[in-house]
Amino acid sequence: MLLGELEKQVLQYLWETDQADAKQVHAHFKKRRGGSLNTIQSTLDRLFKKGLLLREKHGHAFQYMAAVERQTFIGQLIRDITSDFSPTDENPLLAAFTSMSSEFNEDQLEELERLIDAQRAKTQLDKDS
Amino acid sequence: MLLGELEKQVLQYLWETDQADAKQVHAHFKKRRGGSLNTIQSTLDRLFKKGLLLREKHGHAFQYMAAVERQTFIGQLIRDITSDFSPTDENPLLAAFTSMSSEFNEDQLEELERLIDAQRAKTQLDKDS
DNA sequence: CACAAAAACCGATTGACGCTCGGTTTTTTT
DNA sequence: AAAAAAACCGAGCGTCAATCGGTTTTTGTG
Repeated sequence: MLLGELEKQVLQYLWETDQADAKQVHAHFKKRRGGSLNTIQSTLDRLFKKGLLLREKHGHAFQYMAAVERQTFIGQLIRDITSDFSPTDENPLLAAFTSMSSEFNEDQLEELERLIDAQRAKTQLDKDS
Repeated sequence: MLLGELEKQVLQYLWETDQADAKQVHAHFKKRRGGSLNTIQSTLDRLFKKGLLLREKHGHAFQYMAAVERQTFIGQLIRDITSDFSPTDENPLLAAFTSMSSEFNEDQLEELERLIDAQRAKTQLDKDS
C-alpha cells in the first residue's frame, strides 16, 4: 500500500479526529498547505477506494473515518515491507525486531516483555474457552 | 527510500550472492522475468546512486555488492515508513507488536524473549567498553 | 598501437500513481 | 422548483521505475 504525502496527512488527521467530512478536512489543511476542497475530496476518495477509510452519509455530506486502527495499519505496513525481503518461513516482525533491537531502551524492552506476557495470557484464555 | 519491484529483487539477489556484475545478475533474472542486460544495468546504477550498492571495477566490469546489511536496511525501511505515523517518542515496532501480537505462537514469543535478552547483553557490553 | 569486443553511459519512451482543480452531475435543502 | 452544496468525472502535471536503442568509453588482444 503506497500512500502519497497528502494521503498520509489526511489519514493521520482522521485518526486524531475520529470523523470528519471533506469540508472539515479542507478547513484543517487550508492554512498549513493550501489546496482546494476538490483536492481534499479526491484524496479522501482515493483513501476510501484503498479501503483505508469508511464513509457514511450523515445529513448533507459523507463523514469519513479511518477503517483501520493506527497500530493495525502500522503492523500491515511493516508486514508488507518486510515480506518483500524476508524468507517466507520467517516472521517479518521478528526480522524487524532483529533489525531494530538496538533502538530499544530498557523501558521499551520491558514494555515488550509485558506485551509478550499479555499475549500469553490471552492465548491461554482462548484455549480455556 | 522507495524501491521498485525489480530493484527489490536485484537487491535481494545481491544479499544472497555477495557480489556480481551486471552480466551475472542479468543471467539470473533472464528466465524468471526476461528483460535486457541494459535494464539490469540501469537498475544496478539506480541502486548504486541510491547508496544501496557499492561497486568496484574487477577486471573488465563493475562488481556490485550490497552497501547495507539486509536487517539494517529493513530497519531503515520500517523507521522511514512508520515515522510518518508514530509520535516521535513511540517506537513504531512496539505499536506494531501491539496490533500483531496475536500472530505469534509460543515459539516465536520465546524467540522474541531471547532477542530481548541478547539486546540487553549487547547494551551492557557497550556500556562496559 | 590499433582495433574489436565489452561495458558503461545517455537519453527517450512508456506506464503507474499522487496531486490538483475546473466543470458537470447528482443530491439536498429551502 | 430553484438554489446551494456535495459528489463525481476527467484532464493535465510531476515524479519515478522499467525498458531499451544507440553512443561513448574502456579494455583486452593481436
